[in-house]
Amino acid sequence: MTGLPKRLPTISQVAQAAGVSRATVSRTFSRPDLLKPETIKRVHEVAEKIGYVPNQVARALSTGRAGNIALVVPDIANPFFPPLIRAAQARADHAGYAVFLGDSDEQPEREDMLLTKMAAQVEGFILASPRLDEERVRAHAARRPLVLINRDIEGLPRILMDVSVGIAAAIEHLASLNHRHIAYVSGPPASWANQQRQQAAVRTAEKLGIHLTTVPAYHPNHEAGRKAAGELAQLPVTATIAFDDLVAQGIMAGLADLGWRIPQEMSIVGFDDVLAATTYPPLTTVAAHSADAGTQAVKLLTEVLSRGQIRDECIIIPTELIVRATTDQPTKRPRTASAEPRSETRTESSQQKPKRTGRR
Amino acid sequence: MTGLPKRLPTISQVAQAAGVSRATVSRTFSRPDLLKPETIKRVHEVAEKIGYVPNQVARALSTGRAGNIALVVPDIANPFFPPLIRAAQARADHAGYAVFLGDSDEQPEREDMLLTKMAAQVEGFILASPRLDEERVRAHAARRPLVLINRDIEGLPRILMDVSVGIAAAIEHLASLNHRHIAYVSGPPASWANQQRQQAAVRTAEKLGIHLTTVPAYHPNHEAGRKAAGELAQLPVTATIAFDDLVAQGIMAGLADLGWRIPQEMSIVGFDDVLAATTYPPLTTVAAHSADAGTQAVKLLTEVLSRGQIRDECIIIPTELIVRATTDQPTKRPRTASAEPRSETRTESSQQKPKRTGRR
DNA sequence: TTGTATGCGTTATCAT
DNA sequence: ATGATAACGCATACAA
Repeated sequence: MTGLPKRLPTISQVAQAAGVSRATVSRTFSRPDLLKPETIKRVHEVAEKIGYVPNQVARALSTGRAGNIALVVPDIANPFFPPLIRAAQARADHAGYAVFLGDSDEQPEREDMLLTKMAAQVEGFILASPRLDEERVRAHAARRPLVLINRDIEGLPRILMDVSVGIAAAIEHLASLNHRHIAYVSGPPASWANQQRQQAAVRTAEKLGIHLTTVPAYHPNHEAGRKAAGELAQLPVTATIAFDDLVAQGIMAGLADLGWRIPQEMSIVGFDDVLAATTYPPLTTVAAHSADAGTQAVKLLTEVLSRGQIRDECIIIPTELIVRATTDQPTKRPRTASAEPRSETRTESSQQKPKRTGRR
Repeated sequence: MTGLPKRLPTISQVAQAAGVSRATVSRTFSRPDLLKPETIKRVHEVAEKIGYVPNQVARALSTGRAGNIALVVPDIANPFFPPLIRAAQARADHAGYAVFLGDSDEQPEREDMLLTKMAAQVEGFILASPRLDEERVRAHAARRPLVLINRDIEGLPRILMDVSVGIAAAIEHLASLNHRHIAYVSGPPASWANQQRQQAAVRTAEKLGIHLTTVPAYHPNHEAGRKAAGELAQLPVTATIAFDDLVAQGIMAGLADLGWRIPQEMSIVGFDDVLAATTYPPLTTVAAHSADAGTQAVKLLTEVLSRGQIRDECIIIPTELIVRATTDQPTKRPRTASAEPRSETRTESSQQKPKRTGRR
């Protein structure tokens, strides 16, 4: 039971103890090139002894530069984000910035609150998959330079995934396996990313003459996928494209609970490629390279920060289909309801060797 | 191509536009109870129009209270942490604090740097599984109230996992299945958590007369586990306890690559219970309830902050064994090297029904 | 109920 | 090479 650390040691205390002016102490930590080596040494010694470190808050107030950038994500526990965050941190570090991370818990209000509170403490924002309406995003962008990830708002610098290529490849892949009835299990309806993926799916399906049904999952996680599985089982579809890997994994678990075999009775395609090594069977999915998105976002933001100019720039990150083991030819007569007896005339599906396109 | 947002609107601009003093504007946002409702309304309108929000930096400098707490973790991408982080955020929110998250990338120096830089911007620290040496942790604790998770330093408030109970249960479970030779695949040697788990394993094994071998994995991730699998395969052991679920999963993948079947040829126990639903077969593991740790840490810190007193408090979070499908009786003659022919006299292991102790 | 004046810890501008 | 001093934007004690 001891008292609280009272107050942080200040520049004045160091100055006094070292017998120099406050300006000299300040210079020791910000512009040592202006000082005599022995002075620097003395100040450092005293500072060390007292436990002084430059106060970032005061520094920020004085200079207007906080040395931080904000990164706001909707859900840290979604495995799409950690690689993105790590990559962003690494790149920010490299540019001398610290990253303040905020988790909005998928709530627009929390996102708004976080950005408001952070405005003065950071020099710029990176908003990953923001749930906020466009107007408010623009309001925040008016305060600080802002880079978007996974959201397309004209006039703002943004990092987008080229969803259509990956989704098209996925549906073509399924079509080539003879699937004609496919379901898309959607993510949050308000999510821009979901709208993109859904649209791309609808468009490609139309072009290929494939029947596409949409099933809502609302929340992009395992549990929502699991619930969607029940609905899927009632549908006359032989393949499912999920909003993301988590939903896909949930669907696999849900169908497994119902006794379905994957891919024999249902082919599954995920999105993001964040669970590759961890599902069973290994998941066929569209890789989105989230780490690249993090790197590019920070790069773009720091450029804006140092150049003092905002370009209406849009960086597109390609997506690619990675075929693993959850997609194969459908059985002849798809089960339409769990009560229906199994088809006796199931084709021996030619075992497709899991092959990977792309890297690592 | 547009210019940068110049400067954040200040209290003075609002005051002028609203025809009141700066103090009145300040009170509008901090102590509205002192003001006439119509004044508040007018100021709010003007502030809204101008885009003014209170500057947290100036506020912090003036009051000494930043309204933030720091949470530093060694690796966001390790699934042990996201639940902890989310829980911490929720609880902090509840107490009116924002959380600044830092990822130290397992590097003590980065940890040190982050804490130093954040010192003035936060009112307290939460250090999860810190890699920093005790002396430097104490130095930071001298600046700001600090709560530790997964590290036992006397005199500092800390949240610990009662590792021994869970590990003991795991080894007893294996012993009851007739395992006599067990391996412990360790995590980072410098990690306090690893030392705890290893010690607990050694102690329990001794008590039960079981032979325990330690295999190093160095880094707590899938890849390290995968590498360790090669070494494990050379050892005359029938069961393995891994530092955490990630390492366990890596081991499973590595052994699968060598053609081993789990649990028949090797029983595996993980730690943390963060991959439960995602491994195949489902992983027997020791649940550590990381979210609880996050909640408790913030609770403890906010108590310290409001009470102004540091108690040398230590909160113990229980761990429990969750038996799933990666543990079973060993085959009679364990494979000692991959080249050795398979035993023909393998007992038909009585299929153990996966059963769960504990919740959810 | 509102205004005035001062300080928070630092950097930056002038001096010396 | 170093010192003195005025901002930076806000909260607050004190006055009115």
